[in-house]
Amino acid sequence: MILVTHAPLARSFFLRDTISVARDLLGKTIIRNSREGMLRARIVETEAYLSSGDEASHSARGKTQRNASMFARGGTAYVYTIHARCCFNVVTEEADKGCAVLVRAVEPLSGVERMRALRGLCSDRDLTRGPARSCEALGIGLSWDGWDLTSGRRLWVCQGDSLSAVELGNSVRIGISRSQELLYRFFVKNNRFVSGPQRLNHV
DNA sequence: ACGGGGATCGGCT
DNA sequence: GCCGATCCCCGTA
Repeated sequence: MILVTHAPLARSFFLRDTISVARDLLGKTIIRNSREGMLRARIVETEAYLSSGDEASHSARGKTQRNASMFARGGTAYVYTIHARCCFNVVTEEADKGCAVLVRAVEPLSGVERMRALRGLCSDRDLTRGPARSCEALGIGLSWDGWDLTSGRRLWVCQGDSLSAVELGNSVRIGISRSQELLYRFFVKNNRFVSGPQRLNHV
């Protein structure tokens, strides 16, 4: 039985503009439910990837087999591999636009022992500090590409605790070399799981 | 705490 | 072949 507080975010949340979704996902909870038990983690760092004019986005050169789910409607999971690792994205806006939010870091809430088993030997901080580490700790592999995150089963996103007491920061995206970078990265300030620099960058 | 370099492999030109 | 929305380890402070 799903508790009220674990109710999935509605489709309408993901259909909004990508920048707003990237910012508003901070503090939300990712839930991964399986026979092994429930894993819960709080989103503390995100990046927005837009459709038109964003050279750094996987969708910049159109639809391919790899990025196909990025062109699904908002609320769909987009999981891709890079450097032999997986990264988890939440698709935003209407279908065929090709925009998404990358989840760059989460803070473990429950099921920490299982996360440790999934990650292998590492420090507590490195359990979920970074997009691929977060993915591995939550048991999110390539097979989750295209999953409907509003279904409220197996893998979804729910409201989580209010973020009113914490401070938010933004900066340029990490690891992007091409194109003029804008402040498309959002993070919870002073959270130890945030993967990049905490200072604000200015363009 | 921070930075540099190597590992690694699937997708794309 | 090339290259990346990365990670990990090993230098320096």
